[in-house]
Amino acid sequence: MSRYPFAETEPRWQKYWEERRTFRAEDFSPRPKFYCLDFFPYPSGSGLHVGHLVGYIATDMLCRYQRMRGFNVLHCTGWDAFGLPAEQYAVRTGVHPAITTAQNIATFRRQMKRIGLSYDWSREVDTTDPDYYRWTQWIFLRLFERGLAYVAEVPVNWCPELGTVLANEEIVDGRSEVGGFEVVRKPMRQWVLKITAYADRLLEDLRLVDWPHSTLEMQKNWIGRSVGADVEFALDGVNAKLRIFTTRPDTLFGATYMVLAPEHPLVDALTDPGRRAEVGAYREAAARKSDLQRAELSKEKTGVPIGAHAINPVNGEKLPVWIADYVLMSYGTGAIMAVPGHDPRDWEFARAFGLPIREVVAGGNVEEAAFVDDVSGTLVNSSTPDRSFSIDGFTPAAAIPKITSWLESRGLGRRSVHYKLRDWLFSRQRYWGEPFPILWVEGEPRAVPEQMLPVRLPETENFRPSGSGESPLANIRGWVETADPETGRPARRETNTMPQWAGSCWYYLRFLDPRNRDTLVDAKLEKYWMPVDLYVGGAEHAVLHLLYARFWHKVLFDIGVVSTPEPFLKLIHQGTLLGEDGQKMSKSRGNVVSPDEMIDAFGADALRLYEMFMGPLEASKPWSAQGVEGITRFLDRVWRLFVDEEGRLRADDSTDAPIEVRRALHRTLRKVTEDFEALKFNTAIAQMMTCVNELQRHDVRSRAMLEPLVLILSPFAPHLCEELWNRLGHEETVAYQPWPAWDESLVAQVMATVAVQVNGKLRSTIELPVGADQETAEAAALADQRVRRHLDGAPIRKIIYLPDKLLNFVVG
RNA sequence: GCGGAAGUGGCGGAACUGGCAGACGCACUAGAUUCAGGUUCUAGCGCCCGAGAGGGUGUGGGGGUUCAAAUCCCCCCUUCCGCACCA
Repeated sequence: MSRYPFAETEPRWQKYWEERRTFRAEDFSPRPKFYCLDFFPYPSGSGLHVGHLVGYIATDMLCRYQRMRGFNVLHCTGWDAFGLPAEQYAVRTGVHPAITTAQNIATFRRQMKRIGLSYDWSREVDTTDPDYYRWTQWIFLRLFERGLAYVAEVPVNWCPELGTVLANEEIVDGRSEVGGFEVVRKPMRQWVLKITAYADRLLEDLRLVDWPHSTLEMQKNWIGRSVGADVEFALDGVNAKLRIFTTRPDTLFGATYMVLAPEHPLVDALTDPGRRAEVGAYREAAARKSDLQRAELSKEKTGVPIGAHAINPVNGEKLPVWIADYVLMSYGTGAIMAVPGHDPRDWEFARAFGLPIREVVAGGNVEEAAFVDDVSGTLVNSSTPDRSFSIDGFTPAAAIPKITSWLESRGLGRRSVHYKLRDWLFSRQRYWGEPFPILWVEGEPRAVPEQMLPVRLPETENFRPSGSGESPLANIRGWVETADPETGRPARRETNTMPQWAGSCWYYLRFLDPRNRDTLVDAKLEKYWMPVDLYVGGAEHAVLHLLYARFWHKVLFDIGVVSTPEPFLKLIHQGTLLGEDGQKMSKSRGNVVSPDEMIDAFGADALRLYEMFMGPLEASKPWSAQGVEGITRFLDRVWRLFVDEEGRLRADDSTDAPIEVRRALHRTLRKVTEDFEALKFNTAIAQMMTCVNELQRHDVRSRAMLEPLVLILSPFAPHLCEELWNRLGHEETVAYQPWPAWDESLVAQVMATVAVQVNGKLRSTIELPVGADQETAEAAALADQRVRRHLDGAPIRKIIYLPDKLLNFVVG
């Protein structure tokens, strides 16, 4: 039996596409544009595994389909190539990260070409290329100019033993992954980007995008906007005010104590001398705990009173002030009023330390649990002592604006909005990243003039940490020490580098105009191609990459570089591929499947088809080597429809075929088209299998039947279909052939199978002409022995008839 | 704990807007082809009873709505992902 000779055909067609530049995107084509983007690949040392390919194959199929539908498709890729692994490798082996990176990129590119991805390779970009990072630096300068990049002392993970700062992922159980040394929090001078200035817009504009529900929710939670009130509490005997944030100002009358974060700046001034030792010990213990430990130990509330008292502005009550690590310095104002009756955390704390619990919202039982329902409750015990103000009787929802404006009118507080989102720590103490275009002159940061960009990463042999916590760049004195180009005064270069997120924040723009030396992207090209119509990648980047990229995009929008408020219109996350054992693919489990071994054994088309046939794109699903074999059987069957045992073309020029076959083909044309629009590749493939089975059963050789099949299969199995298309006598690539239309009259059913039920149970099916009326259907059904037996002479109470679908007798 | 997604044969999965559950494929069984293995072709394949015809039962569990529920509603269980006391 002849089989599809993939080992010979596939490289041949790949070469053809490369030589003819088949997949070049055409700038300013009058055809409608379609910009389809994959998440930016990080070229790791281990190469691609089959799981990485799911998204790439899906977008490739869609792009091939769109080209046939007449779209001008932009589909390209590049390399997010800065990052830690190459640097760690350099430290171990002395091999320059640029060399490792170039090798990894070569592997990735080769593997991608081997599966027949239809990228426009002329647009390939690499974040480590100075011609690329020059524009990353350029964007940073725009942020710097606008006050969106600033310097702050931020604690980092400092490992004294290794003499370096560690990323979170380099720390295991509070110790360095390498060597297992102690890691401590140490404040260092860092660049921070003011993403919080865009919090509202990042939240609001989520309305403009078509993204998975879960991702939208994650972004909303990450931004974490909450509305409430800032309230000022006077302090007993101290000339200072304590500002707290609450989302429930309606419960102000229920406050029974106050809590500050242990790091709160007022703690020192407020602590009673007699309590100093205890307070100091608690603060020190809290400082020693990492964020993680603080969260883990959260089961049991801890805290100490500091001996000070605050005055409740609504009733003049004196409330004891505590410090406790369940209050975070980084959120709100770092201080709260505790209302144990109506907040579960305060309730637990009050119970643990015997503090009073007061009910101010009736409707629950505050002795048993905090009552938090802000819809059904009614305010009680909430009047000022002089009765001049009261919110008693209101629901919390109604009381909140009332008390907030009362506080505002008396200068005691005001409506306020706080976010969980924090500013973005943007510097790394590493070599293999973009240098900051910043000079330090007399202690002040100054922008490197634009015409001096890029600030190149200097050559070095020594990638070891400087030992001071600064990046290895600090060791390169000839680079660090320079002069201010404006004044000639001595200057020191910034030695931090940018994080890996930087280059991936804007790569989708560079693809539009990758070789432009004058600007990041030509405005006309940007207007033509943007926004990205479909963005596909893993859910692991649902928050950070997508939020950071949106932030940069909005800044670029504000300065007129881009014309759309959002970069990515539609987003899809492909599911993860698990190993054959159902576990996540990983080297250590030894269940990683490499595309190279699959292509060697089954061919690229089989791999592509199988990855899409496994199940819905978004679902995670386990790999099956036997499944790939099943797909090769299908491709071989297709091959044999066209080519006989001797390798000769079987197809003839006849146009007729049995009506069942014509129907099957046209139903398939419709189904595959519809499934493409919905990105349901698995069911599209199933339908093509059904169609091929039908063609084979009738031994169809008609060109009129076979050619449309080649066309619709070509996005899935492009090598096989190019080969068949060519053998059918066509000179040109199949890639731009018009997508075949289906004939509506052949898709329409003539006869319908109607299910006949008695009391909702299926008893028989009858074949009726489409649109048969109820009388006809009943007569046919009643003529059926199997139906009659179940009716058994019982009175028919009701008959439900759905034409062409179902007839249900309700009896008894 | 909160937020999200999901639970269908031995396995991956299919099922429009509530209307024949299990398309398509894998695995398996039987038969044909082949010297044989592989390939290919034909048929069968949820579970239970039955020689068969046929009957019963069945979409994580329990209730409900309906002529009719994988699909809608309520309660519960499990798995995966994200977040981690956000006042």
